Amino acid sequence: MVNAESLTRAEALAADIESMIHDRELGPGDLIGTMDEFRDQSGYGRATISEAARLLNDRGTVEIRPGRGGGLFVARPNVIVRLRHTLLTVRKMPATVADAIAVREALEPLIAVDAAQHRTKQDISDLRKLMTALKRATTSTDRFMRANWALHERIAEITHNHLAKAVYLSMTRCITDLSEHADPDDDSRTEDYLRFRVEVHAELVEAIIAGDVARTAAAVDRHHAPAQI
Amino acid sequence: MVNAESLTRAEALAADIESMIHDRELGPGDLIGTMDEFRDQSGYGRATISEAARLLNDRGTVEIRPGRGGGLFVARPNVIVRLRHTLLTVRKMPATVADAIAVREALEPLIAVDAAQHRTKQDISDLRKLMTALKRATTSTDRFMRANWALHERIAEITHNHLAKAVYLSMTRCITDLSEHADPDDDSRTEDYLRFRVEVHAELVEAIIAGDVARTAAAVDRHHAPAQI
DNA sequence: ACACCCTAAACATCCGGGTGGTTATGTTCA
DNA sequence: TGAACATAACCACCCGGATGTTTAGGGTGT
Repeated sequence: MVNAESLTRAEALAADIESMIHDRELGPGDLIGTMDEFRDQSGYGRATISEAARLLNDRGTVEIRPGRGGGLFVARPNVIVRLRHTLLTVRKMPATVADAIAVREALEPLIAVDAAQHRTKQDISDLRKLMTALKRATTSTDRFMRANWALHERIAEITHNHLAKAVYLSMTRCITDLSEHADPDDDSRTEDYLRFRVEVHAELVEAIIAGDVARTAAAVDRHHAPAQI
Repeated sequence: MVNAESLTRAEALAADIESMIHDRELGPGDLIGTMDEFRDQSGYGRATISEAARLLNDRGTVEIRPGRGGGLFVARPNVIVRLRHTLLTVRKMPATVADAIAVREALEPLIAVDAAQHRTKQDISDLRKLMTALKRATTSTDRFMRANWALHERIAEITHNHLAKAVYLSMTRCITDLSEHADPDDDSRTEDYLRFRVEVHAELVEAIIAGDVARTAAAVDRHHAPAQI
């Protein structure tokens, strides 16, 4: 029982349970014990045991099953839960919008190519609608931006890579949320420029609809070359 | 007070507090109220209020400050916390290791190019050491893999994009954790193949050390072309 | 003025006692 | 036999009280 100082009882108990899993060489799906058992063994209160269980559940190491024969079981590993836990250790870092934009752009080819491979009839129909909306939105930078985000989000919805989708959508949400504050109408985006952006997106959407992977990749390249978004 | 059915009191209270923030048009850093105030207003117990506060804190919408003059404050948006929350909504999805590998590869160019731009003397020294270790590790697939992961993690340590680093490192951790189970010694990787991989990595590391962005990007391309890792 | 201590306000953690819901295992009756 | 019902073993959620810890602000002495 490791139990260092400056750890809450729940955290200590969680650590103990984790080492128990290791010591007893338990695999996914195996029963570790019931909460009442841990309560008797540790002498802690109900809430403390419950907190430890919650911690381990959040970490993705344990699965809690109610009902008779229930209890704490070793969870089968889940990539997303692990990612959540890992991000917890870096949440204090000062991430900027620029960082988010960089990550988003890095994921763009993956998202677009996946979309070209998996698009359904419904996807195609939706993309056409969003594309015509984008064409009509060249009157104002603000409208154009919103239509643009909507299009990109819809493209991201297509992919079967749920992990990539989650990260990508998080990035776009962050960027929109954080940049709507500082927006002193950058008038360098003329109507001509917006029309050019529309063409770039039109080609991207057509490539996705055609299901042409190489063409989609090329369109993404063109999409990124001149400016952001 | 929205308070739909099938919501716990803590969740309902959290929703109420969120709409309070919106209604009162509070900005980051503004005080929402103290837990005791919410306790008096809602009539709920301490644990319930505390749970609601924990929920909002996890979501990144609220910051909890102890001490006199403390209480619940509107948090300043943090990209990583948002990402955590978004991932919560997708945690049930059957994400696979393949998804994680795809995301990792998509981020690879960003990470490598950033490394080429920001590497310090210490970074260069470490990379050289890890590279010689990798050259010596061609005797066994297992040793090679570990040396390879160590090298890639060290490269990722260089970047100033904390967000990209966090996601990238999460991916590699997930991949290593999940693939160590199923590892029936793929002997298709001959020593010759490993030596080829070493060359690819050597070029990548040299490009980063040289600080040559174009060369680094090209090396990453070569790195991805033949197989994973 | 300035440094020091003291105190009140607020959260953090914990406890044990409830109530209710969920699930598997009987158990009974047609 | 088999389907409906009862029960026991679980967890989920809630409460209010108790005891720390942390923080800001005020007071006090040189």
